[in-house]
Amino acid sequence: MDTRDRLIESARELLWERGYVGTSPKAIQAHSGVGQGSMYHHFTGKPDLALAAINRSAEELRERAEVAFATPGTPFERITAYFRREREVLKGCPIGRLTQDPDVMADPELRKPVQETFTWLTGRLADLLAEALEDTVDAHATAPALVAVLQGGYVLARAAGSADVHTRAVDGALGLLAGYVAKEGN
Amino acid sequence: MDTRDRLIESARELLWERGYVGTSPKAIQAHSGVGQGSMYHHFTGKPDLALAAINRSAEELRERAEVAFATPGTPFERITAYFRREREVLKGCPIGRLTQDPDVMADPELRKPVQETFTWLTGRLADLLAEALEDTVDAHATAPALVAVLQGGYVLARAAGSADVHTRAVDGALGLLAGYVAKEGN
DNA sequence: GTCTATAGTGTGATAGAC
DNA sequence: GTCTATCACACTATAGAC
Repeated sequence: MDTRDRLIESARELLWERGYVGTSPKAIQAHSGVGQGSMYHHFTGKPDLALAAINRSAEELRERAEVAFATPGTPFERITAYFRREREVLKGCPIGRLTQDPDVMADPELRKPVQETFTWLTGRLADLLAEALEDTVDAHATAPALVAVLQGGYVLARAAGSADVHTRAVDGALGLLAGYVAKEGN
Repeated sequence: MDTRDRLIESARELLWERGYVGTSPKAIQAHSGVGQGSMYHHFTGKPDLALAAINRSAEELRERAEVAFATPGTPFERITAYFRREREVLKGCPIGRLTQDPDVMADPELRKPVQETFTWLTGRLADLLAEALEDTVDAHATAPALVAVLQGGYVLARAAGSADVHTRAVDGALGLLAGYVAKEGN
């Protein structure tokens, strides 16, 4: 891993743990072992490095989601696979947490990957739900509800200090969904 | 409103907008019009003032929830009233957002009101759900799922820059719930 | 109770040597 | 590419006068 990469990975880690406002260039340097001058050689400043880090995290989220969605089975089984996938619940969502960062939301460049990630994920899920539910219920409203369960589950888990609530929330959501799943042909 | 109160109200506002890490004592002083010395007379420091602000916000959240829950009607109607209640969606949840603040979660005193608020809300909702659903589905898992929809809805709305997604997520969740509501005796 | 002064540390970046 | 030096400003307080 070269210097540039180490900076991005450290930024990703710290952004995840402490957010944009809570992460200083100095902290990134200390975490990565890269010096001041070196960092400013590779990136114009904190926002530039953060953008690279956010983009990489967004890409990773998408890839991991696609892996779960590619599980063999019915659409409902593929949705379930995604929701039950392993997660670092207590650390929260590396993209979702940025939503609470005033400086990220205020900067269109930093905000864009966050916005696009959720638009993509919600759309992807809506398609699967449309297949799974076959008009028993509105996929266009159900998709954001499900994504919200995941994101809100992180909030509850962090508040409680335990991953259990996230699991329960997912169980609850899938439990509700189950009753609407088209019984045949999937 | 006296000086102490003005400080608490300003801290509440800024904590809501910028979080704990992103809010400086100086900013609170500027926002409230209270001087440096005055602030440190009334509070021992930033954590002390933040605690007062968080406690007040937590109390307010509870009171507002109880107002909605007290709506006349069936348990499902009371739950619906709570979920459809007016919200400053794009500002997010003043308590839920603290969950992403590393310094809040690291301080047991600051964290406690956050934890208790969600424990209370989830429990309250579980009781109403148990009445509304009458064992058609597990209220113990459904309650955190619903709270998560609310919290996650804020995340989606902020990411999208529009309150619509929050509304859709709530619609989706209530739509799923509707099919399980006990049809008589409520 | 409120004010001003002061202080030590951190932030985010620039400059220029190597 | 990487290093050290330096900078102007912000952060979070403390001290002591009024």
